[in-house]
Amino acid sequence: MLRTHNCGELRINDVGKKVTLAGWVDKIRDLGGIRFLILKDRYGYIQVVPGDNEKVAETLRKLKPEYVIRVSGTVRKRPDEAVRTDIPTGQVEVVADEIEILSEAQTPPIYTDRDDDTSEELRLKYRYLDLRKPRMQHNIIMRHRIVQTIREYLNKNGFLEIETPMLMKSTPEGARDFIVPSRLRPGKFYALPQSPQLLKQILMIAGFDRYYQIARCFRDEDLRADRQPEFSQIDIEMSFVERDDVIEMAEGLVKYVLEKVFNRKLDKQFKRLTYEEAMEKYGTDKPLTHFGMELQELEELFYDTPVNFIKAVLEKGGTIKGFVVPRDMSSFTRKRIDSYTKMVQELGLGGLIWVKNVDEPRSSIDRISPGISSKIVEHMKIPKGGGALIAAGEREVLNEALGILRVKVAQDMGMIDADELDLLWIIDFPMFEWDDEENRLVARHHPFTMPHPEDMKAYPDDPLKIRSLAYDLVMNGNEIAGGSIRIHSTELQRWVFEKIGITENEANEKFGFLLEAMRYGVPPHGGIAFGLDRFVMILLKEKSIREVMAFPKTTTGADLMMGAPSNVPDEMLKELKIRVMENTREV
RNA sequence: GGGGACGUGGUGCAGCGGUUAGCAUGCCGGUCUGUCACACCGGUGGUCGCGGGUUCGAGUCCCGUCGUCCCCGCCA
Repeated sequence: MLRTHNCGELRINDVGKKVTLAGWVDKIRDLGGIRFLILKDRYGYIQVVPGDNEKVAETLRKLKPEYVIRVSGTVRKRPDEAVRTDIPTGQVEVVADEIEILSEAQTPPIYTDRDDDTSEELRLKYRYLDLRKPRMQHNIIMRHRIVQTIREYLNKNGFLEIETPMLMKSTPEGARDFIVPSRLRPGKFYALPQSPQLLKQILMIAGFDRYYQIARCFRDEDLRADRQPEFSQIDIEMSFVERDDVIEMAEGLVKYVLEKVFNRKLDKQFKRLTYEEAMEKYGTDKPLTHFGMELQELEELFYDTPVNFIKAVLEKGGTIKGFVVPRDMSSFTRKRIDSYTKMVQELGLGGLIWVKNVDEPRSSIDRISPGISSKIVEHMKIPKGGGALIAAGEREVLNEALGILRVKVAQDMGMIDADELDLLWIIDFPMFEWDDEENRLVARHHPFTMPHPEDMKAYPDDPLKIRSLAYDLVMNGNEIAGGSIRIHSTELQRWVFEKIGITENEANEKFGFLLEAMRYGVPPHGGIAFGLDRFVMILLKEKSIREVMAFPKTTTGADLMMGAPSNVPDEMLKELKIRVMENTREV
């Protein structure tokens, strides 16, 4: 070893020890008669001062930030007036009697000692320097700890970690596949997994009973702050379980991570909302719930309303809903309400009605509908000083628009608590959805999800009414995990394929192996997959999953450090029997 | 596929039609023996992303293009 200690571990009781350290030069503070050198590595920072030694002084003069050096010396207590309490090694320093330069460094093009400045473009190009920043070091280290804690939990609970192939088969449904040409079978392609969904089900059929994998997944879709073309899932599958068993296991995992890594103990069970409740109360299937302000039905107050635009909406089968703004309604100026109005109009609503309960109940429709304000205040239980925002429209549009407005208003009023752990399950998703573009039913979760047995009996001919045994875990307004109980009978599986317009032939061609496997004894099974990057992002309070990934890509899918994607030599294409269409290759 | 923001010394920003493009930081040199974003003094450093247009005159206005970021669509 080139070192006896790392840069973060020396303490007051190490005083007097002879040590050898290695690391990067963080800063040199040259006071003329004395030079302080700050040495860093991933463990921390330690101050080095030269001993009474001309050779050391000479080497020290040559050093610049980011040089990699090795320092031998003695640990000494800092003078009382120079003790620092904000870093763990702040009570000591190393008196160097030897400094060796292991590697020189050019002046870095971006700062490595501070956070939150450089453009992402440069950060990504010089990722190795960006990753030296304290915040990035912290994020990557925490990610490791979170992943290991997850493994620990799953191992304790009898799960087997099993790898599945990256070279898979392209399947219909879902996201666009990344494909990989096959040299040995020219003209044919593998697909990179969007998730190991089918294989984990096959592993259940194979009898492995409890499986997990930190699985890399690939989806060739447009990027977002929380979406990368390749990302990691904590993929879990269990046999002989029912919905609540999977939910409890996953909930246990989240609680375990929060307790072990973040020292936050959650005793209560996570809330559970049905999809329908979520949509009616929050207008979204991934709601933020901790600040309240749920959407309320107001239709009964407006049955004989003289307000024409509301009457018109109700006659067309629409409804009227709103939410309480619990305080500070006097700060809702005309201008502010106008901007909210504009926002909901862009989301498809006609406008916005405001109610204030500041001095006395007042609202924007008082003149047309005298007395309505008091009724609303009473019905919605608007506290003194508060108010409400109300709108009318077609139910789905109304829910969505008010749901977005609700979060915006809460944000503007500072009601969103960044330290809150807002965790809940959404259950009872619809099994199918109508896809206008493709003019057919599609599976809302995926086609291997078990339809709700009650609904199968109750509405065998009305698939849109059928719920599924799917569930999502929502954390601080993000979907962080989703899963379902799977179908374990060939007949039911074929029925689902039929409903979503996959023919017998197609089903056999694309999923034949699963259908065949299902003939050989399938345990009832189900599972869940966590978006690991998102989970870590939220836990570390980051705004983008790029901040918790070592080598993320840009919004156009480029790796700025490697320069991927890139052209490949013609020879390579020839070997693969691939011809690139004209005008598509850049120089 | 669509909408929006940004692009100016190495880095982060200012300049919004008119002399020589400014500030901070970095970098280089100097002074300084307890600093900790050391301080102070001096200096270096920019064809204003690229192309075209408008104008007597463009970093500034217009069009296009490239890049980065955010959002909608898309992401079972």
